[in-house]
Amino acid sequence: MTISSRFAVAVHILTLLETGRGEPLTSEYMAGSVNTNASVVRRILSLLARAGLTRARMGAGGGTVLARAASEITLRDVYCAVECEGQLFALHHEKPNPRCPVGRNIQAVLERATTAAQGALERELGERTLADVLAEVVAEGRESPAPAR
Amino acid sequence: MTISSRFAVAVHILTLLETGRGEPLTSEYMAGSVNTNASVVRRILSLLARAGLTRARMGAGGGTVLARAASEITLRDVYCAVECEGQLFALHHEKPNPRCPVGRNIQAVLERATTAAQGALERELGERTLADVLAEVVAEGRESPAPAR
DNA sequence: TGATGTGTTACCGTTATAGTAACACTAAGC
DNA sequence: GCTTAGTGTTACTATAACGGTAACACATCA
Repeated sequence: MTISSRFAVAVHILTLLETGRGEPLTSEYMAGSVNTNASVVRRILSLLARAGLTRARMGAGGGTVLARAASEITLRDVYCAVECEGQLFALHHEKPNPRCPVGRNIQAVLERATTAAQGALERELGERTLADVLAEVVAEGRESPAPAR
Repeated sequence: MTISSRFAVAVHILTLLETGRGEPLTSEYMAGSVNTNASVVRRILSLLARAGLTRARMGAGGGTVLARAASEITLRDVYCAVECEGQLFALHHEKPNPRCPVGRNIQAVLERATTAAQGALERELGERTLADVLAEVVAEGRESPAPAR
């Protein structure tokens, strides 16, 4: 299976906030860029706020801003904020047969292996910050500019 | 979301085959250790065979054997065999707004980042072979032996 | 020829997800 | 104070993936 698109949307949202340079952006506006519903954006913003990555101001003129500098937020932070479950790999649905030597011990071994793999993934995500992402977005924009209209 | 338990079951199955030392094991037998239905095992065996990791002999007295030495099969091979879709991370469901500078370019940037992360995960899985897994299972068994009955 | 076992298909219930709408609550500005 | 513009949260729906289950055609051995 795949990691939900929440991660992609979260990075998208945070990048937008970064371009906002401190002015709060509304979920409605961001939904326009992500091309989805404002509620979906707010649902993800709720996770990001809970993780301390964003801060919202309620009421008229309100919106959301980054809670820390973009260079201090890694993609790992984002990943952990929106894919909360902790374990990337599922083990067996039913406990394996304890009377089989393999069944009795395989899960402990699998747990070590999958934890290591997940750690490698998170380490890699930790190498990239939101600032890097925005820089790449800008660079990408220079190579393939807006379509003429 | 999480990676399906197919991976865990596949590693379990292959470890069983490894202990079989060349004699074919039946899906019924393996299902007993995994604690699931024989059809589930056969479904996964089908993926493993397609990836060239196992070979089956049909008919009475048949069953499945490893197609190569356990030391020549890494967890990455297993992962790629059963999680075929290729892309671990989902991107946006709907294409982002092309009239937004971020929306227009974020997917290319995300694709690079997620591909790197998935690569790190697969690299880590590639460090461990089925032979390692069996060795760890055996070692684990020495530390927590079978429950007295 | 019968027994055993694979490979595949179909179906079902469960779960996660994303989209959508609704509503209580909050804050700003006139 | 009232209105307007937002957030935060909940509920509902449709869709898709998954695992469990059963069934059946086909292959092979004795």
